Amino acid sequence: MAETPERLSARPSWLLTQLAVHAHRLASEGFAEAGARGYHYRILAALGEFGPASQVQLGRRCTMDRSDVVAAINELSERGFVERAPDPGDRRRNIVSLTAAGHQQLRRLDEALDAVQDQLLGPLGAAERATLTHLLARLLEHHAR
Amino acid sequence: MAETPERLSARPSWLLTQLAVHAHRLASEGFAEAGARGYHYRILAALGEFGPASQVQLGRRCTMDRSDVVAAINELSERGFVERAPDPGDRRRNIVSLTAAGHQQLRRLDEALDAVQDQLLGPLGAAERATLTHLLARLLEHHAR
DNA sequence: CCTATGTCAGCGCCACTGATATTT
DNA sequence: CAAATATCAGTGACGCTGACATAG
Repeated sequence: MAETPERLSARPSWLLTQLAVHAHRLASEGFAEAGARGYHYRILAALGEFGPASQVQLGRRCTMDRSDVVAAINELSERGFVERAPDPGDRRRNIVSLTAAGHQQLRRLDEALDAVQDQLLGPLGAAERATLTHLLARLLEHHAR
Repeated sequence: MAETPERLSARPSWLLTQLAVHAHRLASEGFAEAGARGYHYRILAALGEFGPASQVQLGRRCTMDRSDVVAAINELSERGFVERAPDPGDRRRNIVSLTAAGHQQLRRLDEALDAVQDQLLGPLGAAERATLTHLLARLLEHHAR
């Protein structure tokens, strides 16, 4: 029935990527209702948590390439969720900040993600969820250097 | 330093997708040396494990869309790794099978993946790796219905 | 008639590269 | 001069949709 080759299904890397697909699909459904996608949420979350920032800073905080930050900011500012202002102290930089509508959008997307969490973790108990989260966090920290 | 917003970094879905990126990058490096990518490996692995199959079957086994199977098979057959023959019993179907070169390529990619495994699981001990794999497998099984 | 299979064209998202202009 | 920042154009991988012809 589930006839995935064992060469694949026994590998953590396979499990990881396949699960990431499900996670992405669940999140995308939530985001789509608000007309957003992952990149938008990352930017809004970083701005909401750390306040106004330059685009390079946002890229580092969101694990995004500079060029993708540009596009995401374009889209967010078109919809009035962020504002781009030149940095008077360093004219190479833009200072990106959340608008009121941006804060509201962030809250909406946060709720959408919360609603999805339970679906993603499905049958796992609280202790198992904590274990999984802890293991994943350790691995990610390791790979982020 | 690692200034990822907590809204993100505390979420299993974030950890999952970010780790999947690292897993994908590691695997891609291994595959690239053999001029292959993930889709090619999946097809070869399914053929190696279950023998010749139709393209729909391959799609189910590899979690791939039919149209993507078509493209992958095209590329694999151009390089002589698989052969496409009409099914005499059902002329809608093609029977796809591994060639000798295909078996060899599969072995190469398998070794590349094995070499990557340790890098991916990094600092985790054997017991932790087993726990992680088990939790991921349970989740994936749940989502695959 | 309806369904299954293979094929094709195209899209969206994410990650990345390379080049350029501007500023420091 | 070199380095950093923002921007733009383009590429590749993966997952998916819609349409079509052919065969069951």
